[in-house]
Amino acid sequence: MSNLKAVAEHSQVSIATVSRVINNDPKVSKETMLKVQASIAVLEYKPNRVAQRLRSTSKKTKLLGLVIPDIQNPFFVDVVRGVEDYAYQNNFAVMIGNFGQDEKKEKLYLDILQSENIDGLIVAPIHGKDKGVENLVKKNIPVVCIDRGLTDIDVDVVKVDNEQGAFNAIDHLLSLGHKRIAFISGNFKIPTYIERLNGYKKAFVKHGVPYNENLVFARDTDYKSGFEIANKILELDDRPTAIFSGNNLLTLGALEAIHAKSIKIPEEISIIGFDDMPWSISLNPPLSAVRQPGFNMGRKAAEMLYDRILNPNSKKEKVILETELMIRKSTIRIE
Amino acid sequence: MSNLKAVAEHSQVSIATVSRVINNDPKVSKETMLKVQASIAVLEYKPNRVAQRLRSTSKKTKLLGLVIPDIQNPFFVDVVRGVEDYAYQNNFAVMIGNFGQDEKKEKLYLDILQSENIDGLIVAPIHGKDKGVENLVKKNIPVVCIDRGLTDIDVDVVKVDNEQGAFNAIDHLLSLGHKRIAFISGNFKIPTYIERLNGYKKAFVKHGVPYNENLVFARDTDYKSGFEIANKILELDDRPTAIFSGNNLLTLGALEAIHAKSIKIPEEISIIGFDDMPWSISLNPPLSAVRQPGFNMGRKAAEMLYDRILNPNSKKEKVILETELMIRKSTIRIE
DNA sequence: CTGAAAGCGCTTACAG
DNA sequence: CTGAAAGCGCTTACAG
Repeated sequence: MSNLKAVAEHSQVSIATVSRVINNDPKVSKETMLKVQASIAVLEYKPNRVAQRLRSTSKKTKLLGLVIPDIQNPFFVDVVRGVEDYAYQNNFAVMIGNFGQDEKKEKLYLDILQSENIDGLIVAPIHGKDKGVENLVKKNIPVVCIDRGLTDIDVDVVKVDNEQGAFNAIDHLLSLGHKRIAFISGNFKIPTYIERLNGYKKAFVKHGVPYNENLVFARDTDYKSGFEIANKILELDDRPTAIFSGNNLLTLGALEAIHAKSIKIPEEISIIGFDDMPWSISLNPPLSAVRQPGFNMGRKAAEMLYDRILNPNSKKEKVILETELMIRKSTIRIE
Repeated sequence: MSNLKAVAEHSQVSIATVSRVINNDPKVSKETMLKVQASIAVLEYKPNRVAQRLRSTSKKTKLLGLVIPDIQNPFFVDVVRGVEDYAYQNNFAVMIGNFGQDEKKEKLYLDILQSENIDGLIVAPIHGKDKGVENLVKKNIPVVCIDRGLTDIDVDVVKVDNEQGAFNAIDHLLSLGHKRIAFISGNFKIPTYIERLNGYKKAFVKHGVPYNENLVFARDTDYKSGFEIANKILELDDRPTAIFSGNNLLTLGALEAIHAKSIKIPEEISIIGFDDMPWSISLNPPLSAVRQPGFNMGRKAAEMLYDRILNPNSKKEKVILETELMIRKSTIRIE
């Protein structure tokens, strides 16, 4: 790889001048600029981003960190795509860490990204009291949280109206006559699931149906958890007539459990999921779901991070996006 | 962030010594080492990876590039997880670029990653004659190709036996009595799809059924393409009795098209996909598919890349993994 | 076993 | 408008 020095020699100027050309310093004379640009083209020179990052104090924002809980979840894939879309348009690079619900792994990625001198971080904290993320915020590293915020500290966050989304789903089910509605939730340490639980409860209040906490099951947020909890639910003496599953993977796991027992959806049990998927229509049966705008969430987070980098001291922002209830064929009226 | 200098002052040694401690240089005396380690702990010192990368000549392999065609495809998500799994265990960071089938975007990511001084690259080239990737190989940057190789140049590659996988799928269909079997393929510039086409043809030869090239449709590798091609197929005068779809996303798109027309699978049309998905059993109906070991492919590629970094001149390796035919409910015998 | 010094490839005051 | 020089945070011969 050619470097500044090679370009400088080729165009007979100092490396300082070449650097200025690269950085579009208006003080460089037109003539010099053209000469240097020609050399850059000839030598196929590309600035070394590592050296730039090490040296630069001005926020040129060349590298973003993105830390997510589970890349197997299509929702987070959408978020990644949204972040990446913005990054691509603005010539950032993105370094991704997927911690798979593992707190130690999250910590490691947070450390690595700091050591990589990222200009800012987009993260879905493993839980509401995530010390690792808190520390970054305290160190004044630009951070935007997605999907969930931090409970003890003020931070930029972009998420969805989880309470309303869950409310809509349960309201739909209760309107259809369901009363025993199981909730397969993720861990309640994650604020998202607390909010979804609140929406769940609120719907029961609205319909005057007593809320039964024995029907709320919270564990991990993965496929396996959905499968196993659904199995437990299906074996309950007084089997619920409907299931509300807390995320994509839980839904898919629950579906597998239901199908494995040859229980008919929606005739024998209704199910509605939080998170829609592009292929929901091709599931058996087409799945009713609460859709979250994952791509937009990612894009918005990247924008906010950019603002935060530019204005480190402006007021923190909370952006709440809307969900949309997609009614398909997995829920049915009962008597 | 504290730096070498701070640690050196704190423990009353030179920065060279601190550096040696960090790098486990055996020449450092036990006593000094302990003293320095204590300071590192007190100051919570973490080496700056950017400076290390800029300076270091020895291959400490701290940063891998990973460039994939489509992160929406669950197969590539598995690959990412595999790579990441190995990277995590070995304390690498991974910088991911998702080029979404866009050649310009792929080029940009390749440039960025080079500018980031990656120690090596794992990539699924956009097509067999990918000049960008070829250039990296020629520059002697360690590269491992996944899913598909390069046609004009010798390079490490780990992929699946595509021909055999496709053969197995079509052989299954032909054995079931199907003769008109449409193939929804990705672009034939991608070697993978050429190989799958070969397997497709071979099965016809084995069964003595004439191969009909009008039933082979190749375009993009995304959901939309699968949807649109399937629509075209379903409107054919002499409609095929079976569809073989070339990847996950094409399958999902085709399923949506079939369901939108309320055509019954498998009674009215059979379908089998290349690539399995964790939730295949929950599709309508449970999908028959050719399973590829995406996670293992990613892990193996990371391992091979590591070897390549250590031994830049050893012989290039081709690793061919096996596929597995998963027969579920989307294919049926016909007469 | 340890330190002083050079240097990786840049950027940026400072001087002219 | 341009150049010489310092320095970002490290590593690594070289010398002792």
